[in-house]
Amino acid sequence: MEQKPSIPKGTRDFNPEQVAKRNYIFSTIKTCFETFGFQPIETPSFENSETLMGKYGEEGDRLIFKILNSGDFLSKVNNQLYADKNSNKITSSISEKALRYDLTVPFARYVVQHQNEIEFPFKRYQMQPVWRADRPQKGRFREFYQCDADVVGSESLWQEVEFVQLYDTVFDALGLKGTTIKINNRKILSGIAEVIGASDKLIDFTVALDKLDKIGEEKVKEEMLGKGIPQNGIDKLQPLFSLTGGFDSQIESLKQILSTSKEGKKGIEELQFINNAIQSLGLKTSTLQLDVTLARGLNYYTGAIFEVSAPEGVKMGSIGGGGRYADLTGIFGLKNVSGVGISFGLDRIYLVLEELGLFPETITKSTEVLFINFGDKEALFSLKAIKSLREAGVNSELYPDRITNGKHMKKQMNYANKRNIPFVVLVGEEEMNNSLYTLKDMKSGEQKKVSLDVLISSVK
RNA sequence: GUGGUUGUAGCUCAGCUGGUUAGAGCGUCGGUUUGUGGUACCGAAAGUCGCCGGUUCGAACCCGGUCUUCCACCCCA
Repeated sequence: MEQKPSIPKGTRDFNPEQVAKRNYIFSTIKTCFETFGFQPIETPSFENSETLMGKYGEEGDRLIFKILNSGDFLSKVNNQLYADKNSNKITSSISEKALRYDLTVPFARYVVQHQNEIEFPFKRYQMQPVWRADRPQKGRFREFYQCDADVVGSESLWQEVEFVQLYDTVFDALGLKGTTIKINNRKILSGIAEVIGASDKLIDFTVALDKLDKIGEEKVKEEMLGKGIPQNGIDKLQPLFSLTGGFDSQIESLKQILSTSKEGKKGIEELQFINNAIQSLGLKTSTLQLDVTLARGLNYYTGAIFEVSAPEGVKMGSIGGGGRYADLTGIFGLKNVSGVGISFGLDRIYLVLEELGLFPETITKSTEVLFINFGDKEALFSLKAIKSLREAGVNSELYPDRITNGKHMKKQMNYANKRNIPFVVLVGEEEMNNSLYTLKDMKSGEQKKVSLDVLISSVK
């Protein structure tokens, strides 16, 4: 029975051109990572569930792809749980593995597990797919690649400074100008929550604040009130809503708001340190912007928080994110190892580069010379020439099927044409007898009979 | 998880209020051109109308379900 093939929701096939373009992004990022001193590691596509569960908040747990146990998985399920039909509780007994949700948590696991082999501070990068059981939409897939660079084992703020530079370097190398690197600090958010008497509602508070540019001041206040944040606290936020201007003037306003919060003041100090360094070092094409409403990845970040948005005019969610996590390895039993890292969203960067027409033309080139196949004798003769061409570093191939009854020449020429192969070589009986090759330039249509040496030098 | 949206030939899409053999362009294949591609002309093949069920004398069209696409919310790369 024939059935129409399909792939799961939120996944994609990539054709040769798309793969070439993706590889271009991969290799650009990889080169930048390595110039900054990062080394690659890889981790499995799936982890033990307990490694991942509970690290990304309640929402995150829901979006983790769980892998069903093999064998008779129902036999282990507690009868009571089964009768209750409680999906959450049953999940842990029928699924012990899950697809990785990001690269940061598996990395933390890796660090703890290999702590004795690692030389700290450890700078690693990782470019692998991650999976989320999300509903697809623009720039959002269920399988996508992240490119992460992290440093663990150092509390130095110079790392944050370097990561800002790394973002700038990568986007510059990709020709993507005008990205905004937004920065905030978890300590500032905690400080504000403390000042307004909502320390226990930090997450509700930041989630609401994060929506400021989307739903506006009034709606944000409504949401905060609805979450049980006291009115007099919200009133204290007033200077926050009117926070405008450059980095320095925003810092001044924050100093006023956070004058009574020790943690908040620490956050301000850190931001200032990073900003001062960046101002002094300069950025190529990106802009560093303080955004107090930035509240992403709250689950394990403790210091700086980064998010990168595409150049103005491109409608796309963030194309990168990251931050400082003081104790991510602590949950796996290794205390006092601070980490900081950033991530690039490959698939979204692809969409942005495509939309702005920033992919270089040269990256899709494949075969340079195609030999027409006139028959077995000619093919063997051609393959000798092809061998020399390949040794000279020229991508060459022989058309596999031979011309029969003098037909199919057209088909072979057409093949070269469709694949944008710039040169075609014809070797028939006449050429073989004279050890010559008819070289045709597909662009100009011109052709000439040449020796092997001339052939190689003409196409090189 | 919530709300909306989409699905007809390989691709992009027509198909009027349900009514014979479901169309076009592009592409594919063949020919004009048995050692020459891109252009032109001629011709051909190709569709379980996403899937399952229902209403009807009759369904691509109406109804229900399901999968898929895209979008917004939630959240996030």
